[in-house]
Amino acid sequence: MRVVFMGTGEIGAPVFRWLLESPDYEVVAAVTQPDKPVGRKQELQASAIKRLALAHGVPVLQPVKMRAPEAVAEVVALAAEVIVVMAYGQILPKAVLAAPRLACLNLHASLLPRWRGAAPIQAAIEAGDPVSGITVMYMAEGLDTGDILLMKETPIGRRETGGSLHDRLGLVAVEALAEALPPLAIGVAPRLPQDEAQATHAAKLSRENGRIDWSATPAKIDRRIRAMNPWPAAHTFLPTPVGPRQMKVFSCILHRRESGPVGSVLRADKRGILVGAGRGAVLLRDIQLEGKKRMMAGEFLRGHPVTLGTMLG
RNA sequence: CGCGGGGUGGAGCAGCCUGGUAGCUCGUCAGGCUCAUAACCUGAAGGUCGUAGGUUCAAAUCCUACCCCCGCAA
Repeated sequence: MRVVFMGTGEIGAPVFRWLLESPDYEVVAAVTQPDKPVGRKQELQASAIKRLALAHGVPVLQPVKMRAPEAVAEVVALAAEVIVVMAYGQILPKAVLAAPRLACLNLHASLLPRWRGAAPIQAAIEAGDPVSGITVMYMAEGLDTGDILLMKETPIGRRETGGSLHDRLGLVAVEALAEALPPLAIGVAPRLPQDEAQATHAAKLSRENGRIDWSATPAKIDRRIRAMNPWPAAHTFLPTPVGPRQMKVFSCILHRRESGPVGSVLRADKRGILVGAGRGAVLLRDIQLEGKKRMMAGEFLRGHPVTLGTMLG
């Protein structure tokens, strides 16, 4: 089966690798976002997908705008039977959706119609969902509104982080696609419309999404910290002699039975930094002050004493 | 040339501006206290102060170049 894979994000790598190595599928091309300047040195870096494609000798297309007629023409010329899209990062024009003989499938990291949009993984953790998963859908013009072919679930653990769920969903996506393609090939794949009434939206993350609201409950703060770990990372501000400095928080422990003024440091020792929250407190464990390395709070305190009563925020 | 912070015994930091015997909080090792301990007391080991030059009687500290780490922004 002739397959074109379209993707940019790391999460699509396992699926792409599986397609490349599977004898049943012939990956005729990979479409990914143009190389972008990355890091402090602004060096151009190819996406994980592009690197994989090159390593397997698969042609790579990197249109700046998928909507451009030339870009569309190139994709159509590939004469794919199936286009598989995962974390590509561009809206596909109708002509591309209609290009493959069988279907243009999208793998989305949530159980649709819940968490349509750019940041479904973080949204599911922050909302406290007990389960997440991968949805394989027939792409439509709307944002993640296409009919569903199948879904593959995975539970969200008590200590789940955005990073751990991201990595696991990348693997679940392989199983999902492996189950979805055979029936599609012989024309017996299911096709269920989404229930619009149940749809929720997970907007693209901004830095402000990671700001810790100390008046929230410990459970809610913990969910935000886990959801944003490792990126964009939950953060707060620590007053220092040279002004407030941003402090990222990667993990914490709930202390529901202790409490104190919201946002104030109740205790600071080798176990961590205990901060008052709404109806309880949280013990900050894995932290990183702006400009410094990430470290355990106990270690951090040796070189950066924090006096009791310090107000974070 | 995108902006900024930093590299000091095993860890995290101070000292640098105002050159002159390298300090703090931990960890490690030895001993003590204790029913016991991640607690406490006593003592010890451990550092070419990122690298290479330069200025100076003297450089962690001043100057120059380079390497590496981190935050922001993308």
